[in-house]
Amino acid sequence: MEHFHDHLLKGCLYFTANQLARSMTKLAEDEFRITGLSPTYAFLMIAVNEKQGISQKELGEVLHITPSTVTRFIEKLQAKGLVYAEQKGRMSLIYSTEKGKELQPDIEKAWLNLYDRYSNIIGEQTGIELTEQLFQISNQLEGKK
Amino acid sequence: MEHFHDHLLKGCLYFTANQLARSMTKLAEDEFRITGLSPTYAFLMIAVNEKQGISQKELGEVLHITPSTVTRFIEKLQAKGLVYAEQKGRMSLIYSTEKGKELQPDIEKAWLNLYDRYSNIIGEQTGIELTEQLFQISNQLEGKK
DNA sequence: AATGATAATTTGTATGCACAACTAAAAAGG
DNA sequence: CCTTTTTAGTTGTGCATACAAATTATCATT
Repeated sequence: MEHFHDHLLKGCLYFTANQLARSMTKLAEDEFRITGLSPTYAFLMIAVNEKQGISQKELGEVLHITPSTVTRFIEKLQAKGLVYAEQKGRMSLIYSTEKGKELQPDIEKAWLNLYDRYSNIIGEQTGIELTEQLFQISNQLEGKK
Repeated sequence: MEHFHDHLLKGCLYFTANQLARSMTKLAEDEFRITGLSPTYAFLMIAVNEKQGISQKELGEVLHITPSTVTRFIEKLQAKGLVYAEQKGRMSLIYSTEKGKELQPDIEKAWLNLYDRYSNIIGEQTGIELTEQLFQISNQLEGKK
């Protein structure tokens, strides 16, 4: 027998979106463990490794996190000796250290492992399409085009 | 020009799933504000209102949150006078108070408003299908079925 | 009944974010 | 140039959640 709350939950995009995010986060944390970083930090490293001197604002835009979160993340990565900042006027430009650069292959490896892992479960094509769709939909929800 | 990190992010289900969850959470928090609760608490109330004396374990299963989180949520709802617990052996059975029951219509209203809001943006049919798909996929990812 | 295993909950602690208020720097307008 | 506005970043704080370890209660076996 199915209850009201089952309908309500299964039928609620807020709920299912969060559920998916939590399962994916678990997988991702698991795979990124080899890098010593949690996934979002790893993505941040990728962005910095690719664009030395990237501003925090840009980082926030790329990763879709708020400025304050960027500040906090950079602090931690700095403490781990993976990045450093150079003040340029009111901007803070972020560069990766040697140690940070050396991490890149591991990060890419972890990313691939994660990709394979969920692709194996849900099917690669499904994964690709879903990813694309979620990207678009969350942009729509945020009023971007 | 598109960078490596753009590909990587747009092409990563971990990333897009979290992004979607964050946008949806923002909408949901906004709509559920009228209830004085944040969305997950509101869902918890729904579950308790429907099944008086539900166990915490069951609540966790329904809402897909861990036991410790259930404990914490119940504490807060208790502090607000919306639920109370009765110890039955090693279980803690949860009931809603009068005040908790009175909240139900507001919660349902909020839920409907949320539904309408995202349906308007992404299309009702899209929303329904996506919700269903996310539900299935996160279950797959968690190895259920 | 005593003993060990299992199950439900709690507690301590930590993490990933967000928002609001603040500071400092730069740009714009007179 | 000086004042106002805008922009980039920081800080304080708070919330939703998780995990691991501890607790308590039941169950199963001897």
